[in-house]
Amino acid sequence: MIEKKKAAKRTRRPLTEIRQENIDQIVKAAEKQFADNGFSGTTVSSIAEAAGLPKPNVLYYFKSKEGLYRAVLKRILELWMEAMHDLHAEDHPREALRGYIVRKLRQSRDFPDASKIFAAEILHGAPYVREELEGPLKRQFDDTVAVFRAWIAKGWMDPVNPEHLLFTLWASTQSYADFALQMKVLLGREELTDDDFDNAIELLTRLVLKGCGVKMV
Amino acid sequence: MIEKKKAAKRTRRPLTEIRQENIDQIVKAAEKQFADNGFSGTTVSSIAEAAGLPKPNVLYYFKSKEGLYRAVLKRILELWMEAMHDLHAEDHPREALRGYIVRKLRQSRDFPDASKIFAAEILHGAPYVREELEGPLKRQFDDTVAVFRAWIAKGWMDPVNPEHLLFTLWASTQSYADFALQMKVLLGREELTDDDFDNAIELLTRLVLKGCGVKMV
DNA sequence: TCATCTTCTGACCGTGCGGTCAAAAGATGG
DNA sequence: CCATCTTTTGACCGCACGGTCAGAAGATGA
Repeated sequence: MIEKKKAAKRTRRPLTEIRQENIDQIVKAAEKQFADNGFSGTTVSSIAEAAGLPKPNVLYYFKSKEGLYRAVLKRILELWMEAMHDLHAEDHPREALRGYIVRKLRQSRDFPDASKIFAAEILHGAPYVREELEGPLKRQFDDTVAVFRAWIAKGWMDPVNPEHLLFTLWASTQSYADFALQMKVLLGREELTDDDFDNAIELLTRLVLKGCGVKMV
Repeated sequence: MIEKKKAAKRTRRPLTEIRQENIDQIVKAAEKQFADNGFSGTTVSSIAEAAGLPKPNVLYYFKSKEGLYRAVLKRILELWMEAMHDLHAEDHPREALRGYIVRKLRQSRDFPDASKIFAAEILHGAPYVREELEGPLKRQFDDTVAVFRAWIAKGWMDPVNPEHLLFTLWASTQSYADFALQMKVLLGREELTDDDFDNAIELLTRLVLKGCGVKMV
């Protein structure tokens, strides 16, 4: 890894490329470190080491540890809200809800660090994302709740509490990232398998669709 | 608060009582601090201050910050496993599952700090509770899964995946502690109300019972 | 009352942290 | 090639943290 870096440095590279690559490396390393050790438990040195750079170089691109954390959080929030799109009142909940569960679970599997950082942030009082919660995320939330209400009005699902339904969807899907370690230990696995995720999809869609009185066909 | 402590010190009190009270104060303060700021984000001084004692006094009762954290974790794990009792194969899932959901939600409401500390611990790789996960908790887990299997065998519920059902129960109930802040913001509340918890009970029991094909009567 | 416990506390210490700086090394554009 | 950018780096700083210690204060039991 170090050799690769050294080699890369020997060849002439344009500044823009260097900058982009370094920033990417740093953010990637930071995401891992923050997910594993939390904000306070992470040191700038450890991020620098994981990124293959000296510490002052990291501080050169991001003025402070907090600045770097905020940058990481921003990326995560965008990712987080993406999955909530594509729930529309015109679609039938039978396919829409299943699709939502699949996407959310895939996110938990593919980007567990993002989920963990977000969870820890909320857990500890959301000191850095309060505004985003109250602004964009609340709008997304209200919109999605409205879609559920529309489905209920159309008789496509039973009159369940839409807010808590969404909370439950989030909690049960995100836990496959946040609590993956616990699941692995209790299932006696080294890693969660594709089968585990398929089982999760099946169980969750079943609970939600049957539980909300949506015909499963 | 300080005045109260001073006054208490003036009156003669037996050592055993002093010891017990101080330890209780410290553990209580530590639980709050660890839940709010995580292990690394918590300082011994802040715990001491919250407990109304000088820092060395805290270290006098608990040799180290880690020792104090372990003591707090131990209490939490016991609490955590308590709620899993009282699921028996002879009981009908209709009442048993509802009772379980109610207990778990009550725990999230009454002891949110415990839940948060546990969640953060798992999130960050369970460095201090790995053994407990692999030992006592896994046994509890296997027993509970066996109860679900027994219910399925008796035809009292559909053949759903019992492991993932339990994961979902945990995730959705615990999130009312771990993500309470997010819920408050999105619901536009200052605090979660009794009604909110009633709605959660209703929705969760509905999803689980209907979803698993248990007659709700 | 007195000897001997336990509890309490101010002062202190070493370490590791986030962050700075100045100067070297490299890239750029004419 | 050269003047002027940006990037890289070792050395350094102040500070807050976890933890120690010696001795004061208080409790105990005979």
